[in-house]
Amino acid sequence: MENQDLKHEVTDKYSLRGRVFHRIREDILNGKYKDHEELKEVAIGQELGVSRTPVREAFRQLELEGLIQIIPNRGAYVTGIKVNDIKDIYMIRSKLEGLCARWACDNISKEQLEEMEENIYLAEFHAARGHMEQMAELDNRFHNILYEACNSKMLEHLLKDYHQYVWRVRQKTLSSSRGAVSNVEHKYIMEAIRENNPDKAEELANQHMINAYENMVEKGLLEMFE
Amino acid sequence: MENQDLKHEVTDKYSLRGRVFHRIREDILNGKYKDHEELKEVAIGQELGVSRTPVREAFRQLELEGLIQIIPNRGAYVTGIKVNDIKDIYMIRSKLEGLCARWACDNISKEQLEEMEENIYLAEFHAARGHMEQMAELDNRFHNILYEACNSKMLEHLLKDYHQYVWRVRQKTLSSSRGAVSNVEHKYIMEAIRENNPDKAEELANQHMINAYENMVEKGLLEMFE
DNA sequence: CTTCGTATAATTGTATACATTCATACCAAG
DNA sequence: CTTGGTATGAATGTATACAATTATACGAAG
Repeated sequence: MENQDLKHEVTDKYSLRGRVFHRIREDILNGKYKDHEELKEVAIGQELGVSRTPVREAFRQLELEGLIQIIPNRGAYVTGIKVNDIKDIYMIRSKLEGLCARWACDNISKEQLEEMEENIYLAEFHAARGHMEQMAELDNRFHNILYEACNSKMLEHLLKDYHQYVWRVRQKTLSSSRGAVSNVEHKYIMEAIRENNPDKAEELANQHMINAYENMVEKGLLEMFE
Repeated sequence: MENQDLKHEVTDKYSLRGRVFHRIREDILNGKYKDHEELKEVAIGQELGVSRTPVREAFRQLELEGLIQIIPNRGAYVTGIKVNDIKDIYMIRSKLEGLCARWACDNISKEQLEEMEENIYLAEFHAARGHMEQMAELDNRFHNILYEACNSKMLEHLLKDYHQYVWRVRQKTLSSSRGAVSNVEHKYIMEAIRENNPDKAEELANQHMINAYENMVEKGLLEMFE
C-alpha cells in the first residue's frame, strides 16, 4: 500500500476506461452532448473505438458525479443544470472556498504564493485588454492553486469537482466587466493569506463567490437555463 | 424525461448492479471488509451469486464515493480513513450543516418540524437510560430530516454522503456522555429553525459539528486510527 | 546466500454473446 | 378516428470468453 494517497483521478488516467471516462466527461462539459441528450453505449463505444464494457463503467461514474442520469433499462441522459442548482453550488462553494482560504493561511508554500502573485499580475494585463479566454484560464488556475494550498485532499477534491461542474455555466456566462473586479478580489484574498489572517481570508473568499453569483444574476446570465 | 428529479440512489436500487453496489457499500461501512483489505471481483461475485460485470461496475462507483481505491491491473482496496480526513470532514460538515440549517428555516415543513420534535423527545428518554443504539439511530434520523428540510437536492446529497462516510468512525467512537449534550444541541437548532432565525440556526449547527469533533479528540477516540 | 530471470498462476481489462426490457409501429376492433 | 394489443427491433443488463498485466515461485548464475 505504498500508493496510499493516489486518487482515482490519477490512477485511472492512463487506463482505457479512464480515458473513456475523461473523454465523455469533457464532451459533456464542453457542450458536445447537450442537456437531456441520450447517450448510447454502442455509439459512443464505436466513436472511441472500444466496446460497451468500458463505456458502461464510465457511465456509472459519470452518474455518481451527477453529469448524467441513468434510468434502468432505458438509457443514460445528460443531466441538465437548473438555475436553482447553480445557486446552491455557488452558496456551497462560498462556504468551502472560505474554509479553503482559511486553511491555506497555515499551509500555503512560498512557491504557491509566488504563482498566485504572478497569476494576479498577468490577469491585470489581460483584463485591461479584454482577453476573455486568458482571463478564464487564469481564474481557473488561481482557484486551483488555492485548492492545492489548503493541504486537504478532501477539500481540494470536493472543490475541484464543483469547479469543473459549473464550468459549463461559466463558459456561457463569461462577462467582460466582472473580470477585473474578480481579479482585485483575488488579490485581496492572496494578501490576507500572506498576512496569515485566516478570518479575513475566509470572509473575502466567501464574499468572492457570492459576488460571482450575484453578478450572473444581475446580468441576467442565468435566464438561459430554463 | 418525467423522472427528472429521480436520483441514482433511487433509480438503481432494484437492479442487480444496484443491489450489488449497496450490498458491498454496507459491508464496508459495517466493517465486514476491513481497511486496506483487497476486494476480489470473482470472490464477491460468487458470494452474491452474480458474475464479475455488475461487481466491477459497483466497484467504479464505490471508488468515486471514496470507499475503495482501485489500482489499475492490481485490485480494489478498502480505503482507510485517516485522522486528518476525519478532522477535514467534520470541519467541512460544520460549514455545510450550518448552511443546511439556514436554508431549513425557510423551507422546513410542519411535518418535518414535528418529526424533529418527536425525535428529540424520544432521544431524551433513551439518553437517560444509556441506550446507545437507539441514540445513534435517532441522531442519524435527526440529521437526515435536517438535510431533507433544506430543500436543496445538491446539499442534501452532499451531506448524506459525508454522513455515511463517517458512519464507520462514529460506530467505533460512540460515547455515552455525549449523547445527552448532543440532543440538547439538536433541540436548540430546532428551536432556532422554528423561530425562523437563520443566523442563529447556522451558528448552532456549525458549533454542533465542532463540538462533536472535539468530543472525539478529548476522549482520545481517534487514536485508534493510525 | 543473494540476485536475477523466467515460467506459471492468478487477477484484472476488454470484447463479445446471450437475456431481458422497453419503445415503436402496425393492425384490428370499437 | 381512437384505442388497445401484439410483434418487432433496438437498447440495456448480465454472463462468459479471451487478452494483458502482475505477483509469486523456482532455479540458475554469481
